Amino acid sequence: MAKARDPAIRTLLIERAGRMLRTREPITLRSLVAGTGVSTMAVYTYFGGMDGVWKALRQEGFTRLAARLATVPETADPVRDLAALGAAYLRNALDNPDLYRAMFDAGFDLEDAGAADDTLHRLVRGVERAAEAGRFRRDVAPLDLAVQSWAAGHGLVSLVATGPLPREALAHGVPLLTALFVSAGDDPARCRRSVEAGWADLLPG
Amino acid sequence: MAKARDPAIRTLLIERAGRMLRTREPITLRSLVAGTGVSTMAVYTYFGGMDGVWKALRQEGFTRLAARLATVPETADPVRDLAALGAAYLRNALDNPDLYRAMFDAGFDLEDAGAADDTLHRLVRGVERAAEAGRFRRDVAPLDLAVQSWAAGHGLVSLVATGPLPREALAHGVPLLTALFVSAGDDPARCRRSVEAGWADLLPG
DNA sequence: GGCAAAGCATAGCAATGCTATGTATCGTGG
DNA sequence: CCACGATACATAGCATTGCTATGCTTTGCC
Repeated sequence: MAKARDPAIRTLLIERAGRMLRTREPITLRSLVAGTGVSTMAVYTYFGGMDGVWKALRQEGFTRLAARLATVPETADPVRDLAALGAAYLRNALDNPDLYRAMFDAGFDLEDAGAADDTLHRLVRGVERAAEAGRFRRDVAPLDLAVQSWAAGHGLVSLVATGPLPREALAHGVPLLTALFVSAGDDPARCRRSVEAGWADLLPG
Repeated sequence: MAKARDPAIRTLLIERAGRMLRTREPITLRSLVAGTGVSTMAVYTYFGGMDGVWKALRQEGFTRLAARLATVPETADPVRDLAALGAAYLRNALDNPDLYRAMFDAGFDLEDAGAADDTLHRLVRGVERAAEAGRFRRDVAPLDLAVQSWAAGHGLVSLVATGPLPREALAHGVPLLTALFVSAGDDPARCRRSVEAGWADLLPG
């Protein structure tokens, strides 16, 4: 009953936009379609305008973040894994700084909330694992501790990636997370070792 | 030897830009000077372009933040004062959300670092006061704890102001700061009371 | 008092996102 | 099988953006 739209065009434009974001080329309506053979109208057909492109980029960013967090293994030390989740979060933000800015700084849409929830859920699961392993007190609400860890990590990486703090300031993440996990009941010395282990591969770079 | 420029025009434009930012009107070259009688060229004479206007707005934001932090009194409970500094920081960000975004999300210039340093310095002083009062261990570096508190507060208010967290999530600031200050050596129960006292007037609103 | 340097006003430029209009193309109902 | 209608697509154009070029005006020093 009508001309069908080609899904390949949509993914092509999203991937191209992601590449341009990484290359720090300005993403404009015309520069996005330049050289691809598709016309400017395709952006309106498939995304409804440039806002739709940015929204798609945000979802792409959350997908990539979720994939990154999924690579964090579950070891015998759940607090270490929790710290590793935080480290993966920071590394993802530092590897895709402009995408990270697009995700949080630009207009955060309500439709993005679902994708952000996935991120949070992984943290909640990590806290629950640590609680089940007896590392945290029984009365700590996993969601609360997860939100607090998220806020701490997000603030740190924001101040480093697009703010005034130098990259070495990332090291503050260790005492930050340690303080949080200790406040949840973990043994201070043991917690410190766990967090440092989870952050081991982030700090040198 | 030349026509002198009128400083009043500069402050007029800055104040007008600040008003437009609060009113959420888009700040464009032409909308900024519309109705003021000054021509578009004045923006280039006094700011060198729109980038200069945004830079001036950032400095204005830091000035306002510093003024806000200066209103926090120094009581007999330095940990309470420290928490009150954090509360004032958050309240300032929530009262001027767009200005706050302009300060951190947009291109943070190296010239803004000085203004940001002032903010940090106030935190450092607060930590030093608490340390001198014996609330913190001797071996805590005031700068480190200040940076960590800053990151936690910044992350929390960012996720609330322009992110996915609801406003009630601000309450997480209390356990966050408490965890940090306890990790610095403060007594847990006493610290909790101090932080809650410092945040008292932030949480209801 | 005249001259040079700077402020200022107007007009115009390229680039932006978006829309209007016409054409091509596909899926479906008869 | 084919014609119709809906939708994708292409081109051109619009208003707006930041910025610059070009004169004109004003101001202050020799």
